[in-house]
Amino acid sequence: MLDINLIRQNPEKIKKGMVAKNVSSKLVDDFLALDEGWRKLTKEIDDLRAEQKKLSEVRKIEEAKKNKEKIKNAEIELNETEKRREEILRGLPNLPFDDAPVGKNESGNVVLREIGEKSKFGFEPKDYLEIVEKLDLIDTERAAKVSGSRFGYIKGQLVLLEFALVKLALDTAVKKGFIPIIPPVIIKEEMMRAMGYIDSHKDREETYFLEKDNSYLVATSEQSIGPMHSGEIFNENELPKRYIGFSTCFRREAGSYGKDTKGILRVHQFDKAEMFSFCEPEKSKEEHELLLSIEEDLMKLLKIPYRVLNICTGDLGGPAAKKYDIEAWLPGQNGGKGEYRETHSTSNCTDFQARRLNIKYRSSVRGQMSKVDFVHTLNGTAFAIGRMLIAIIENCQQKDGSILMPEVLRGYLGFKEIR
RNA sequence: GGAGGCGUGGCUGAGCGGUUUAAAGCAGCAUCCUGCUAAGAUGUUGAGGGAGCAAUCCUUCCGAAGGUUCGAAUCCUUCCGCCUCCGCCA
Repeated sequence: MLDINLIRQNPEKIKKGMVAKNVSSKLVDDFLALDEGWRKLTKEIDDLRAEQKKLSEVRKIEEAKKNKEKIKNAEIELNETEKRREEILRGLPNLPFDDAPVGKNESGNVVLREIGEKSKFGFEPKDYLEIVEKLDLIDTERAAKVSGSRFGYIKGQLVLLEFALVKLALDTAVKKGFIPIIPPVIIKEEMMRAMGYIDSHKDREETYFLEKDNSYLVATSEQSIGPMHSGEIFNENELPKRYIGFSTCFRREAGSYGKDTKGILRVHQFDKAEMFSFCEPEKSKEEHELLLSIEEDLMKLLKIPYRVLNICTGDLGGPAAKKYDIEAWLPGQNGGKGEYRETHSTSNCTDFQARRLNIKYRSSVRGQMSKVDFVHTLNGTAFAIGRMLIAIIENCQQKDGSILMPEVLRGYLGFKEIR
């Protein structure tokens, strides 16, 4: 949710941001008109209520009865206005930062750097699907029989690889002060809404909804970790509050028919280690860079080539002011020519989520009044397991069809190759 | 799933239809006192919205949303959360 005062004070700036995010600037005008009406009505009702109190104190019951009717009518009008005002406000996405490149869609994303040397295989690298089939590591056929398309059984040593990756992510983040956490994967509608993920019907179709419980399955643990501290006020010295969560993620992938239909690149269910930070507003840019640097460190530890993208305004999504994606190099894709595919993403959501979740912090400057303000929230992938498995399989494949495990994982694994 | 109980400020806790603009205590902060510390004294300490150049004023908030009433923390309805006992269960 955007800051109402900011919209009032600087509508042109907001409009510019909305347009960059592919949202009509007319909504801002609509909001301002409704807001003005709302303020008028609020004043009216405040005065009527003050009157009502006075009448009530001196037991002027008849007059109070009449006054009560006036209040009721005004309240009906206020509620109407408030509802429409809220609706528009909730629909407005977060403002992008100035250093998010302006662009309509993913073609506007900017490559910041490419890191790591793409392996020279000395043979034509295979698609991971071909490799896992020979080694019997993933079974999507039986998963389709049991669960439908876009599911998979992960088997054998690949399972151990998953847990090794999780352990590496946890250890790395814990060293930086992140608190490990396993969050609930079912969350209430209001929390999903507050995180900025179900504003439109389209969004709702992307998520699994449990009708009986009026709850959602999380698409990322961010949705469950963010609301943890809703309604709370942090002390300054508790920030930054950093979590590294591990959970299964559920996505309906309703809008991606026909895309990546084979294998486990795009599935309804996968596990993910996810970082989440609550921090002071002035420090969120720095925090964002920290999250990105941890993501990059993890990729470097595994020695997987990747590139970093600065996501453009049109591709940011609602809550983010700025977003970096990491795309891992997958040498077996594209018929052995290789391609980059997204494995990580980190967003600075500034106070957009905190505002709806009502998460604040108190800074106590000595001798001065303590200030209470919204925190900033950020999230970043540590490892999205399915896609990391793919990245490791394709980058570490050997001529004989075996997979040589990254050195950093061998201590966790107890073996050095899958064959 | 069955039965009962409970949600009040940073915390503890009174209030259960009208001086509650929420008592009291604790903790916090500021100042004073003191050689230092402790103790003590005094004052102060929430959030949202609106009006005003401002001092300030009005209003909302006692788990949430509705309702009853001239008047609700207090009564009613629904929901959410927590606790106790029973049942079931990894």
